[in-house]
Amino acid sequence: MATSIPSPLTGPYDPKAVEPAAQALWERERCHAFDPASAAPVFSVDTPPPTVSGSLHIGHVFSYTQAECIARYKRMRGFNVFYPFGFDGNGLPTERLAEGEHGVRGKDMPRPAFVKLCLETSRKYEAEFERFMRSLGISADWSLAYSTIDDRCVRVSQRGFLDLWRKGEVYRKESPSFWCTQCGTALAQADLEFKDKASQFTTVRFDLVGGGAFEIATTRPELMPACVAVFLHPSHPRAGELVGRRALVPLQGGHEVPVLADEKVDPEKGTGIVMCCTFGDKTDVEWFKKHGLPLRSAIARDGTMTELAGPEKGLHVNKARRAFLERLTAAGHVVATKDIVHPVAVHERCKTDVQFLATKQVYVRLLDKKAELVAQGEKVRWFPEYMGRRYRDWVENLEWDWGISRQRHYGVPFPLWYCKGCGAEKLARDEDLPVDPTARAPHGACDGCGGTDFEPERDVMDTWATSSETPQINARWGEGGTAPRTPLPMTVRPQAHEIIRTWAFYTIAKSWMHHRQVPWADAMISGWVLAPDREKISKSKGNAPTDPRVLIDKHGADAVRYWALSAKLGTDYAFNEEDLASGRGLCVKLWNAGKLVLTHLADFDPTAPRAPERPVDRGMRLRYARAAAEATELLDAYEFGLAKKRVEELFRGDLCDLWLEMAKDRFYDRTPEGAGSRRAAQATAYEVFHGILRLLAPFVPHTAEALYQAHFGAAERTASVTRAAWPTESRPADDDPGLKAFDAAATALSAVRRWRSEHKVSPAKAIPRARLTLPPAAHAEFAAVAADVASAGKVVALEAVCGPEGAEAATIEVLEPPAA
RNA sequence: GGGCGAUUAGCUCAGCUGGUCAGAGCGCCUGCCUUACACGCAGGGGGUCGGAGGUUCGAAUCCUCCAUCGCCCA
Repeated sequence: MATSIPSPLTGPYDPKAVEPAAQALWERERCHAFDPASAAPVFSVDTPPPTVSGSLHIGHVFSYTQAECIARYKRMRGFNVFYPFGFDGNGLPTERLAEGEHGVRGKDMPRPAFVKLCLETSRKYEAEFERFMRSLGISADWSLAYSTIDDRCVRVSQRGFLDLWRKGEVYRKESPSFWCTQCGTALAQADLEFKDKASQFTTVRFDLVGGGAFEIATTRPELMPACVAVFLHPSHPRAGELVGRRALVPLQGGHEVPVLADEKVDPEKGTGIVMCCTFGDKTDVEWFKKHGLPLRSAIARDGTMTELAGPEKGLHVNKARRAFLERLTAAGHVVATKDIVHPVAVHERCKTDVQFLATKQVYVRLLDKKAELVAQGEKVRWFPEYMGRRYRDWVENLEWDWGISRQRHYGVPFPLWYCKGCGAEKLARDEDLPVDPTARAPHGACDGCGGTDFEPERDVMDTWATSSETPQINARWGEGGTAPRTPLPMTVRPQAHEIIRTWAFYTIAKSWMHHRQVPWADAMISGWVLAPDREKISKSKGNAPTDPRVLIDKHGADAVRYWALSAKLGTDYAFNEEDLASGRGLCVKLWNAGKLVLTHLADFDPTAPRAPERPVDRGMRLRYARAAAEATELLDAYEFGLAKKRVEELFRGDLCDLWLEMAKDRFYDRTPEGAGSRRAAQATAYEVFHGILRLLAPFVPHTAEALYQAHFGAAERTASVTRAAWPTESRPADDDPGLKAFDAAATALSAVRRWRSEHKVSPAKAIPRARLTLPPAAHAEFAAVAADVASAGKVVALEAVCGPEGAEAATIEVLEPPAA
């Protein structure tokens, strides 16, 4: 069947016609399919599953295109590319989306109904994402797609949990943990973000039992009902006098707490004496454990004050703070107040202040394996390299095990029940996965007491508990069946830098615990797209660039891709829509050059005996070979931006500006005497243009495909440029005579062009006679290219003399100017 | 306070294993409708490569300090 893909021979460049046709061709030919039967080495991409609750934005285009470019390159290099796509429809973000879209509250609905609603909402957005990614030319194998909430992913996620449980890496514990009062759930360290907030540093007088007083300073007076001790540094001037005595917590009805000494108190801060509440901060948690202090919970799970707070009971923390401060002031306990700005831990999703609450949660042990996890990070090749340090810093600074239980409705359930008789945990069997313990009973009786009455675990897992299993999902770890799968470790993880501490970290940690190996060999870390003012893009600021779907519609997918591929890894870029013009420019140029080349290849038979080539032909071929070799090295190092630049220089600078101009007359020469020269030009054009199309295919695949189809597909018996072999030319020696001749031609031609421009003479008018003065190096080669330069420069009689040693540019003397 | 990154033409950015590296795109100026391309071609102007020291025959490129911005972590 003839393809309907447009050709430059039939009309101008129109991305709206080219791009869908190219995408349809790839589809039809299954160009991006992973081949489970192939013996070729696998190149696998652990693609980031975008969260379906987020809007499609330019950042997606940026990072996905960069990874995709590498996949296309590897495919052409002969790798069996395993390139799945996933969607993250898991957890809290999806709950919020579904709630917002349908005007419901998950907690007011039966769980199954709410889960169904979440699923439907996810599907809708997944379809939209997939459509968009296809329109960008993302060459994923869509038959490998997954969603983090589908049965297969839930199975792998639960299997991962069971594996960690059996390995003793999971524990349940009642313990102070991070808590979001807005979302009503426990959080992990990685879910926190620090924001600078205005606050008041209040100095408060505490009276001592038996007389005397001292002062403490705090930003959280409302926690005073939870005060369980007062600390000062052992070297504090009043340590000898105060330590061991008991203090009266203000306005707490005579509640007494001990005064204790601890090295952790910062003598420089405030009064050098602090109160310890359960819990205000991390130090409180440490002291609580270290000094065996009692637990007094002043804040409830919903962020309101408990009965301990007396008159403030039921007030939300922030209101309670103001109210309590007023009472403190009225009672004469406030000594001083200072306005300060300090970093406050907030929930990264909703920006609510995070509290410490003592709750029972499920944890994965991380703190006991920091050294191993650092070592695993060192086994991964990070691109750019310094991103590995971001990983290491995070691991080394870990202070909490990973709390993976979330008090939410929607997410992957724990495959876990508790025996009502003896309280023992009961795990699901692997063959019963995926399992919702709230919907069914476990298999068999309690292993401890033989009881058959079970309470299901109602919490769900942190979404990262599933996301961190994407290599296992792709490898179909523990799954039977014959579906295509990739070996572990995978080849590359592409992702952005802000989720090194979450996605990359958890994935490395899980892989270590499950398999004692790294999840992937390489990590390519992309930067961010910033708003034009270099500000971080955020919905609240309303500074998001145009919807990428609109950008593709206006500029074409290849132009948008070109922009994304001009970047380098790890670096953030300000987005300016005008920058999309350069990609469009390249595609137009490629299209038009294709028109010229293909027109003159119509009668070319690549299998016919070669005619003797001219030095500029050889020079062109060698410049092509050199650029191809360099681009290959660059792409192997994930330097797509530099590789693209290199190929474009070859195409625009060498092929279009120089060689095609020099070869044009030969193409048009249909005389018998010119036949050999014409055939040589055709052979060069075929080789170089065919090569350039392949070199550009990872960057502007649609345009490259259209041009490939217009001639080379049939000639090379290859269905698509995406399946064509990557040029593997070896790099020529720098002093190859062909390269030197080409350099000489370039030097000479630029002198002619400069003269025309300076004298305002149209390139259409021939110069009857001119003499070039060339640098010695160019002069030495000039004879070999004189005719080509004369042809491109339209100089009828062109002679050259040797200039002085050291000159770099050529000069020209026009002995007989063109007639006016 | 610690770590990392950035600071190069009007704008967005390359170059940074030291010596044709002072570049690209856009914008600007001057020509040119030349039979692939006016979504173009040719030519040109424009930067003491954040600042100060240092290493070196030689530094945008290495070292030190400083300044500003950003990210991560306290």
